[in-house]
Amino acid sequence: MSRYTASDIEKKWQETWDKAGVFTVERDESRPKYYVLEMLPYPSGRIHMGHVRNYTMGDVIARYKMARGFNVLHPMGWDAFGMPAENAAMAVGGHPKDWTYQNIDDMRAQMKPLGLSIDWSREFATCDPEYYGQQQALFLDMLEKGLIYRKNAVVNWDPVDMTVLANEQVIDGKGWRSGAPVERRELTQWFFRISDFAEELLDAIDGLKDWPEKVRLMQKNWIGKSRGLEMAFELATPVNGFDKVEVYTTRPDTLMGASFIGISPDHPLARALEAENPDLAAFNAECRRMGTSEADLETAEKKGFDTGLKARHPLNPDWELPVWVANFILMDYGTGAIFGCPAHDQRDLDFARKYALPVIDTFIARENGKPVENEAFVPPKTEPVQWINHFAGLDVATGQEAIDRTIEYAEKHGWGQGKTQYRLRDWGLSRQRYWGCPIPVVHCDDCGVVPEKKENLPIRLPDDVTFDIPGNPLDRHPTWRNTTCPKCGKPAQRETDTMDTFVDSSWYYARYTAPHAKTPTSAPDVDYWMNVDQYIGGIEHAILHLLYSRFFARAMHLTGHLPAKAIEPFNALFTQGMVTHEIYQTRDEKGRPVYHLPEDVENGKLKATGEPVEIIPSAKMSKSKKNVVDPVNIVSGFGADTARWFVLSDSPPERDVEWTSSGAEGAYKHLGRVWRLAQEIAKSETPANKDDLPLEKALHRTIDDVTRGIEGFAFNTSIAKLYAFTNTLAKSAAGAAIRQKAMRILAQLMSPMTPHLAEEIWDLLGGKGLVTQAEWPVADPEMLVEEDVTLPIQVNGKRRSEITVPKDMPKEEVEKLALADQAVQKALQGQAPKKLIVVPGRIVNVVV
RNA sequence: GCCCGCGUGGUGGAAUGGUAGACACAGGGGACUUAAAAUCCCCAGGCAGAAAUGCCGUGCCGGUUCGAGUCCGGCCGCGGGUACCA
Repeated sequence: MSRYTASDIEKKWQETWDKAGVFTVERDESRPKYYVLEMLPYPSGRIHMGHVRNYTMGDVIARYKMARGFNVLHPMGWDAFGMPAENAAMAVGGHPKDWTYQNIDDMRAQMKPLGLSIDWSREFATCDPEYYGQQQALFLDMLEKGLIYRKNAVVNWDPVDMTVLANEQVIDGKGWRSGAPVERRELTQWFFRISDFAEELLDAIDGLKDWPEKVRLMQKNWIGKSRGLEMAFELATPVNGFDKVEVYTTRPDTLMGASFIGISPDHPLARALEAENPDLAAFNAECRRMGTSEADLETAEKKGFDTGLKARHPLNPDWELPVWVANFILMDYGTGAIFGCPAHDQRDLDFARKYALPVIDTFIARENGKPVENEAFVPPKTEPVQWINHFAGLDVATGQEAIDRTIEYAEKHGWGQGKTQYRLRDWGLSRQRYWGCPIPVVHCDDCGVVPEKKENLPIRLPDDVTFDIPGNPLDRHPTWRNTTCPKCGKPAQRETDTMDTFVDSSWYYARYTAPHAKTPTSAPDVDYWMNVDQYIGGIEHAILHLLYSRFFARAMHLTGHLPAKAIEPFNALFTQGMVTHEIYQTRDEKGRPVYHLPEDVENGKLKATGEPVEIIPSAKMSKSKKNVVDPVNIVSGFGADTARWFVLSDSPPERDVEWTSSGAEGAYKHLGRVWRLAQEIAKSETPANKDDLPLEKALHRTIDDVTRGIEGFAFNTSIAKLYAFTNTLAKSAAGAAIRQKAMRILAQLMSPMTPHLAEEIWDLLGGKGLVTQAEWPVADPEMLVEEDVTLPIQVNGKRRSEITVPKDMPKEEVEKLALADQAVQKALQGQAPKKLIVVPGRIVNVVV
């Protein structure tokens, strides 16, 4: 009997697949297609367990659909632009390009042994000029269509390094390298008009039936449609040409509870007042000395500055409200100004208590309603409340009714206008960095901003750049910027901003359908292959990447690069959970954290020095925190099938998993057992006998269960059923013929998960051709029928006994049998039951 | 802060509102072996009990229901996102 040696088996079958070209696909109008896509990886240099999990899941689907007769497209590529390559260049020298392509080579080499059913002929990296050149063409088409424009926007500015920082590079309000407090700085940047599509992107969510409900909800909330009131508060005394403050509110019903006007430090009025008021200028400057991220702004201590200005309440000219500058008001949302209603907004209440501003109740709870003290009263908008102060004469009404009435009232009396507002902002795509797709425009002194000519694409990144000083090397490159104006031919300068890497990943799925086309897409190929039938990726992309892709598909349709059917590019989405791991850290002499790889830590101490490490609870595996486990060790030690089997069996795919190294060995043992069983069964000569039928029934039950599991992304339960059937088959004394059939089908059912071992067993048992290309087995419905069922009997909802009855026994007879049961008799003590519930085929409950 | 999830034995987890803990991992016991490894068999939520069995038990508190891990309300803890990490 030969031992299970994964390395031999796996190499052999991978070569066989390659030679036969089984995963290389062509457009074939005569066959139905199926497009499986996993979110493309960032080439960090090493694959991690999250990758293995992601690609194995996709591979199971791809192989299963292949067995179901589909022409399956299953491509792979690299999301290759981005900050880490520049950081590496800064930290250890070298060029981002070399670092990136080396990482791609390394990762591909680690990925190939997994035996994924990928069509590698379609591979590309987003940093290939052939790819980003086509992206530049898309940019020009979208610019022409008015989908892209320029405006000012704020960035994080490191005043010491003189460079723009990403939010991730701002730690506690300071630049990560210089340690200097960051500032906000305004730059002119390029934007996609995604907010013009807010309503459509929102409506279309309802059509995404095969997306997880949580993702649809998150996207809805992100788009954030709200109906509110736009209105103005007149200033009691006009100042610097300002005679009013425009305010947008979603709770106009609380207008009688207004106690102050709050404006953003970036509000034009706040800026205008700075000139005469050095204290205010200092306050605003302090507010601006802070990162731009929403989380930072929202969690920062709420601070305000009284401008001394007064604004008149629109319903009572004698009622004057103080105008404050407040650090928690975003210039980006609404008008950058609010009225504060402390009684019905916790943040406003905290602010009011801090600065001794009035708190005015406008409504109270209908039962035991009390004035607000230190907790704002914010009931759901659908809950009726008792109004104590409403100009439109409301008594009892829900918040929503009051909002509607208020808007109506304001419009009728001409002091306000109902307005639908979205939280979604336009997508800023400019990045002040080198390692990204150059924005193909030219700045000309005479003609202004001029799009590059398409025949000049791709606008390539120059190779001769250095990263010894911070900032964008394109800005300081001696020659690259110099060009001629595409319009007038005079000397001009290239745009040095590059594109957000989210642009790269917003259309790669379309490019896979024709990766070498001379245009961004080719019509027959996108028509045939689009949409992606099953998209699989991390839940961390639930909003940005998926929303941008949905927008981009629409923009590509409007510019003629995608058919109308592809404006929602992903038919079905599955979001896998993350693989997490504890984080190990020590601190350097300055107290800054230093992270360590799990493989360098043993029993809470560094293997090398014995220094104890601080253990931080599990978080998403990330290179920067070094809490990554290398799957290569598992693959080289136990084989790809073991790694694949284990990663699928370990937990439900949508759930986060905390990685522990135990378990892989158990998977390996099991596969060895299956292999031994196959060999034993191959040699069996047992004649047919009475055990044949039970085995065959179990086989069909397993086909059904496993197939359902795969269809429903419940790979872990599919695998549990495969374990159970392996046990059944091993113990069965049935004849050789049926056991061999069962073994062959078991191999087939395992083949999406452990394709190499499955081929080996299939081959051993005389299966025709490759199991990879064999037709998926179908359960015989007659074999699934059970004659008897076991019903638990409950007394008052607690299980006390059980009875086994024929499946179709009438309810009355089941009742009789149940009442006759000893445990039931004992509980009844001669009394009649109060109630008797029989759920056919399920349960009996006796209420006494 | 806000939006979205998740929470079940020692561990990973299973369970269309219907027998909580399937299937595994780790563990314990046994068989085989000179011995070990490998393999095979058995046990295993907690408490009490020799056992039969009883009570408790799905983060916490409350509710709906004949029946709740599952539905509803409120908390606690953890994770993801928060627009320049990808």
